[in-house]
Amino acid sequence: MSFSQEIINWYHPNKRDLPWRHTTDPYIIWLSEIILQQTRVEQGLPYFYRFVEQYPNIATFAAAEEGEILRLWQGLGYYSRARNMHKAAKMVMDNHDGIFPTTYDSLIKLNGIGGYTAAAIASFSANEAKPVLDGNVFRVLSRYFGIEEAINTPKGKKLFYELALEMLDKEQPAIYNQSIMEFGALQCKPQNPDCQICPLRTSCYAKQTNKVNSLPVKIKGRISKDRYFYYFVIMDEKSGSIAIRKRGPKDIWENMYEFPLIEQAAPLSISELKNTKEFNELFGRGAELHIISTPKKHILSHQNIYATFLEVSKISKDSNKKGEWDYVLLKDLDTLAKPKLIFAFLRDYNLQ
DNA sequence: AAGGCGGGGGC
DNA sequence: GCCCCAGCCTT
Repeated sequence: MSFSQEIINWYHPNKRDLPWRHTTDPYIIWLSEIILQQTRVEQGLPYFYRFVEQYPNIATFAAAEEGEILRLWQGLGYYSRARNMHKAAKMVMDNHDGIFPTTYDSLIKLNGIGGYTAAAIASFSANEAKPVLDGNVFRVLSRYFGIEEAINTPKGKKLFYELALEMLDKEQPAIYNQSIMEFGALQCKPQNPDCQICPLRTSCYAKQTNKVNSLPVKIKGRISKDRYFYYFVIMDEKSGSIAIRKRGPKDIWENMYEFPLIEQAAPLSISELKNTKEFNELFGRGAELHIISTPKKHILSHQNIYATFLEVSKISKDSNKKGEWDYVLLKDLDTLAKPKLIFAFLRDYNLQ
């Protein structure tokens, strides 16, 4: 039996019952695919339900505010996905009369939809014969066929795409694409796959040559950078407000909310912090500082953030001349999209 | 071609 | 600590 037929035969009795597999609505499939980019099914599932509930169709999604979408995305990470979805939704309303496209060539023009997602939506919603190429497919193909070319180089991607296209079952692309991804997720797992029960074990190159643990080949990632964030919690007791700022572009957490901060490339003591030019410009010489929490390490895939939260009081009257922050009512804080580091702090210290 | 972008989970 | 996860965008 062919590789493709084996994969499909494995799928039917082993597949998970996932909600986006019960529809061919390209909008719903789009929601699920964007949510699942670089995200495990278990992590994305609750978000999928919330988004379908809140925005049952493309029109409601496009009509929402970006901040509201970001707030619903809060905690899921890679927030450019949420911002790009909003742009894509508006493009569907403006350029496609509100009808979500189902062809690969139309889909790939939308913000946040690349080669994988366009192939996924086109095949799942309209059975277009385009192969999906995600982490699962790279792994399955490299192991089964013994491809030692690195998967994260342009040369490797081209090679794997050609193989993926060759293996695609053109008569049933939707089922085949689902099958190979599910096979990668459940059977041909990254670590400790149970090859003893694999239906492809006798013809798998990696299994037969004992290379399961060395395939696929991937060029190593970069080292993480350390960043030191000193967050200032500034309460206005009279109004029940707290100081908040919105993060800008070209850095993490774009358009999300946090406290006013001073960032350093190396750790500082509290007295050193008070003597920085930045502190003086923000709050004036007379301001007082009290530590709320010792440095908390927040790990992202490419940087380590050491965040210290400090209470500031007795700030000078003419502080915030540059408009570094705004005051928001504590009761309204929940409606703003905040990174995990911030909303976890608010929760832990009962400020929300 | 390479770097940037979250957060969680497995080992 | 390192790797991976239904990747995409920018430079």
